[in-house]
Parts: sequence; structure tokens; C-alpha cells
Amino acid sequence: MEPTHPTPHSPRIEPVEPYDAKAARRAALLRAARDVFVSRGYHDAKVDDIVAAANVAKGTFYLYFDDKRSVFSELVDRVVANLGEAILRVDVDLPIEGQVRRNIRGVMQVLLADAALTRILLNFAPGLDSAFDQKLRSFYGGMKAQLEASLAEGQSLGIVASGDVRLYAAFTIGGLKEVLLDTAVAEPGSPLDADARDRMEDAVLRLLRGMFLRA
Amino acid sequence: MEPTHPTPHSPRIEPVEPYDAKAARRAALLRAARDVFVSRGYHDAKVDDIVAAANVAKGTFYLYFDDKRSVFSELVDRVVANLGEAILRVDVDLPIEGQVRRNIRGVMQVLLADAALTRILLNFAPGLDSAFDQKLRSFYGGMKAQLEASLAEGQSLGIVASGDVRLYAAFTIGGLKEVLLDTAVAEPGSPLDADARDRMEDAVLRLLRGMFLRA
DNA sequence: TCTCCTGCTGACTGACGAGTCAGTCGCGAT
DNA sequence: ATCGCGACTGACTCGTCAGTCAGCAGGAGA
Repeated sequence: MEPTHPTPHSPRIEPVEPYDAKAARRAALLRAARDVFVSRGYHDAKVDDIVAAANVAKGTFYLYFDDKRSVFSELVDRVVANLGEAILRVDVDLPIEGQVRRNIRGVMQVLLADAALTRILLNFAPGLDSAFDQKLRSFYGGMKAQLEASLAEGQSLGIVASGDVRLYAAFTIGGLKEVLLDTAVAEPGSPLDADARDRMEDAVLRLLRGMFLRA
Repeated sequence: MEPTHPTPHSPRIEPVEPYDAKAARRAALLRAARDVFVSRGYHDAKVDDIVAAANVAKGTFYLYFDDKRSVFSELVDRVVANLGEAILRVDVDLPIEGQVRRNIRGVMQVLLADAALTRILLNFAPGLDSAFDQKLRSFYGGMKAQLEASLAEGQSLGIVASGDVRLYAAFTIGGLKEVLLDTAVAEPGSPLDADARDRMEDAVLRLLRGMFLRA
């Protein structure tokens, strides 16, 4: 939060743009890894492919990452963390719709921001490594549990239709996953304009309302 | 369709129960492969694991299957084929609900009949091999297209709510996938009694009705 | 100019696992 | 008894990569 204008004479000031070559290389490797993982899938993505895409020698890769799995993990963890932040617990004492809408928007924002990462997370991530998709399973499990709890609470307040909340939660999350994956696969290039995003948000909200919300 | 009672003197009769040892071994290998794939995932499932589970030497495996991929493929193809048969195109000139219900029931029947296969299909199948999940993608794509077409037709008849049918189709299929995967993961043992299945069928149908069906 | 030092290089190694194949086994026919 | 034959075996081969490491380049500082 330092002033961003030049400060010529201060001797111990860091350059305004440190432009860390290290960080840039790391980022380049991450990007290359992401692209290779998307196009080949985890197992067919060779470290040699990644370093080739990043124009770097194989050894360099290992200066920045412990191993192949850790790059993959970092990519997925990043999205998962963003998703986690984007989703706020619904407080049933406040108006519901706005909160639900905000959560949907947040999830969409995170997942549509980088179609490649979305495809990695939703398409390729499961079934790679038991330890790894343990983590994923617990993430989804957590989301489902949270949604279930909110729905159950909503039921007791009469704003959620009666029925099996576990099924509601699973169906909702599965539906969202598929819709967002579909979108990510459909347009690997264009980041989907704000208008289309709004329409999608509305449509999804309408589906949820039809399914179980009693607004 | 020969008489099944013994026919002592006919020289060219086949045994009533051929009990083909070959077929039995093949089936055993398939079962072993299925179990190993479920517990380890495709890539961590070594052919050595499969033959160990089937109590057979490695070479034997290759008497029955061309290679590792082909066993996997056979397992998945089988479920996909069953699913394909279970799903009938909805004729909008006949009462809709019954047809939708029948399709849901069919899909559930196929996928809940073998939880292991369901987990393989819905969890591990994508991202293994580009040629392979091309096939999967086209299967899902076909289903979605079919559902989309039915929904669009339904819209023009006023029995399906207006809106983006592509999104409806994706959401529906994703929701079903997740619900059925959830169930398959939850009870790897018990095949879910008919009563629970009926309740689930009703619940799903109610969701669809709420989402877009105008019954 | 010499000498660190840091970042980078890419040929190499070692493990691993899919797929092979020469050989064994046992049974039915001669 | 002997042979033929189909089923089965498992030690071996051989390609493929993930990960290593001895050495290079080139900039900063002396």
C-alpha cells in the first residue's frame, strides 16, 4: 500500500514493480502445466511436455516444484480455495434469495474466470490418486453438508420445500457442476460476457426456486 | 431353444449347462478388474493387481483381453450400452410424466444394480485417455442433445417452461449423475431396496416438475 | 581480468509395469 | 503308454518417464 508513483531518492525502497523473475518463471510454469493438463489429462501430461511449453529445461521445473503432483495440486488447490471463499454460509434470518444469488454468482465468477482450471477441477481431478481425491471429496462433501444444513434449517422455517435435503443438495451441486463444465468446455477462449453471465445466474436461480425454494 | 431335459442318445447335443470354463474365467477377470479399478482408479490399477485378485497368472489375462485398456473399456461400454437401452425417446404426443418416470427408473435400475460400475463410470472414467473419453463425451453429448430436443419440443407444446433448454438438460443430467454417484458411493454393499428406490424416483420426478415440467 | 554465485541446463539413472513367450501341466484320444 | 493340444504360468524384456546432478553461462563485485 505504498504510494505507487516513483520515489527517486529513498535508498532502501523496493522497486515499485519488483518484477521478480523468479515469480514470473514460476507463473509461466504453472500456466504451461495448466494448459498441458487440460489438453492431455494428468497422466498423459509429461513433465517434458510442461517444460517444453514453458521453454525451460527439465531441471528448472524441479527448482520451482517438488514434483509433478505438486504442480497439479497447486492448480487445483487454488481454485478450491477461491471457491471456498466465494461461498458464504446462508443466514436464514436474512432474506434468502439475495444470499443464494450471491453464492451462485461467486461460484460462477471463480469457475468461469479460467475455463482451463475449471475443466481440470471438474473433469480430470477425480480418480488420479487416492490421497488427492480424498481432499476433493472432502471439499465437495463439505459443500454438500453446508447446503444440506441450510436447506434443513430452511425447511423448519417453511422457506424450503419438504423432502430429502441430501438429495436436494446433491442434485443442486451436480447440476451446477455440469452446467459450468459445459460452459467451460464450450468456450475455452471467450470469458463469457457479463450479460450472458447474468442470464445464466437468473436461470439457475429460477431452477432452484422451482425445485425447492419457497420465496 | 432345444428341450432342456436330458436327451441321452442324441450324439450331437450340447450339454444343457455348457458351463463354459472359459466364460467363467473371463467373467472372473472382469469382476476382479472392476473391483481393482474401483479401489485404485484406472492408472494405479496394475494388471498384476487384477490377476492377483482373480488368482490367475499374468499371461492368462492376455489370453482373454488384448490389454489393460480393453478390459476397462469393456466394463464401461457395458454400462453405457445398458443405459442406452434403458432410455427411451420421449414421445410428446403421449402422456409425458409416465415416460419421464420410466426413463428415470431405467437409469436408476442400471446404475444402482452395480455400484462399482457406477463409480467407475461417473468418477474415474474421464480424463484417462483422449480416445476413450471421446466416446464418453459423445455418449453424454447424445443424451443431452436428446433431452434438449425433447424439451424444446415440449416448449412448443407448452408443457415445458420457457428458457434455455441446453441449460435445463445439462443441469438435469448433472444432478442425476451426482445423486446416483452419491448413492453408489454411500452403499457399496446393499443394492438399495425397492422402496427407497421408489422414493428416490418420486423425489427426482418432483424436482424435474418443479424445474421445468408443466404437468 | 578473475572469481563467486545464482539460475539454469539436459544427458543420465533407476524404477516401474505392460506386455511376451518358452515352457509346464493335465486330460482326452489313440 | 504316448501323443497332441489347449489352458495356464511367471520370469523376463524393453520402453517410458519422473526425478537427479555435474557442469555451464553470465552478471555483479573486487
